[in-house]
Amino acid sequence: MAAAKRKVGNLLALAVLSYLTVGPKHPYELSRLLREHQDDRSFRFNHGSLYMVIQQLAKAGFVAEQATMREGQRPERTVYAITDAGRAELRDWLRELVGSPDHEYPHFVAALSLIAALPPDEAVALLRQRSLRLGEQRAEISALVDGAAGVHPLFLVEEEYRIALLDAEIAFVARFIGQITDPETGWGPQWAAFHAGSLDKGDES
Amino acid sequence: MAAAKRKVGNLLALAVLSYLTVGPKHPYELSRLLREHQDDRSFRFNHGSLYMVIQQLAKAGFVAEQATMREGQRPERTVYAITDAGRAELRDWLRELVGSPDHEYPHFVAALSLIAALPPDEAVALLRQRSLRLGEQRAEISALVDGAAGVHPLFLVEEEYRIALLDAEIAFVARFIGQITDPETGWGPQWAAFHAGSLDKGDES
DNA sequence: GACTGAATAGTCAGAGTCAACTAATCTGAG
DNA sequence: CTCAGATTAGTTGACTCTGACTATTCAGTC
Repeated sequence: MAAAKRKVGNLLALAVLSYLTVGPKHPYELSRLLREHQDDRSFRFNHGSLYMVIQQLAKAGFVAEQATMREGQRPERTVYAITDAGRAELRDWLRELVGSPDHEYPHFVAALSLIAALPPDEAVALLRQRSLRLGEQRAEISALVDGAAGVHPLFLVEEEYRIALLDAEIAFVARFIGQITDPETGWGPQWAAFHAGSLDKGDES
Repeated sequence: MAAAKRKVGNLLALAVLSYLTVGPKHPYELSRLLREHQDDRSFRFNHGSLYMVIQQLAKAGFVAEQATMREGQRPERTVYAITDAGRAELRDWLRELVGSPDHEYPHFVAALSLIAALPPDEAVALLRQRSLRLGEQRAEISALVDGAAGVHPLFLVEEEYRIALLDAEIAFVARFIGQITDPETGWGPQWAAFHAGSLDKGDES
């Protein structure tokens, strides 16, 4: 529907286009910038795919090879500049990403959909462990945000978002543990029954 | 660290193993079950990769070819059964997924990290649009959950989780819009300035 | 002035993913 | 009876991704 397929699908390409709006760069410089600004927290980044993505962008006409210079006896450094089509793609893509949430597949959703395959007491133990880890992640991000005094909060908004999601997940996990263990309305016994019997989702009696 | 690399990485394999604990099945039956139970909401599923994943599982020794039968003149249907190694893998993988959250890359995180590249008023318009869409998604899931009366809530827990995340995101977006537009502490003007000037993340004065 | 480790710069094979295609069989309308 | 369309069942090929590998240069140090 809304999401026409992009010529270059990898989100890393979006980051590349964004850095190139500032000025032409060669691949390694992009790599360094991405690492320095810790964009690897937001974009799936590995050195290899960067070159791939730049090639794809070039083929699609979103960036253009500007010059091939050689400094000392180092390998050639090809400098790329963003094109008008590239600027258009950047804006359009960003608009789509911000304006239209799309269905994603977090690992925990998959895990939850099959969690009945574990015995209930083990599930509870693991959920408690998850909760601790989530708390640690939250603390790490907080530290990171606090450590970046002087940076305008606009440039940390993605970390605030992560924190919001983490808080929601922590709360959810706590509620879920409650539902399993609460002796009043507890699911524990029924769960154990499911577990002993068939693992079918019970759409027939 | 904790996450030793799985022989079969695709989460679809986890769903397959789970269905095979109930009994041996042939690929197409798995495909039908996955669709019927709407597991395509939790697992990235397309017909083609299913056959791939089953081959990988067979190579890794997690499932074994049980029989190759032929009914009428239809193509062969190879029936697969889970092995002991497969059952172990299923439990171990599930434990890891539940107990250890891992760093993921939601599209919106990427979008937020670059959102300063849009003019602030456009960003606000898009965020409002997102908020509406998120509300629609939430309503859809609610309807789906309500429509599934009779199914034990344990089997809908992944949808409850989605709702929790959606609510958190809706709240976050509202706060963010507030920060941009609030004339008291509003970021709007500064944003516009950033936008006019360099798009550098401002790590130096 | 030669050695070591880190940084620079890029390539590549293997594995994985996805959409499109083939091809048979079943179902029901006319 | 026969034809269209849905369903069943699986294959293929183009594209993408990732981790590992190569090779040069620079900074420090003994």
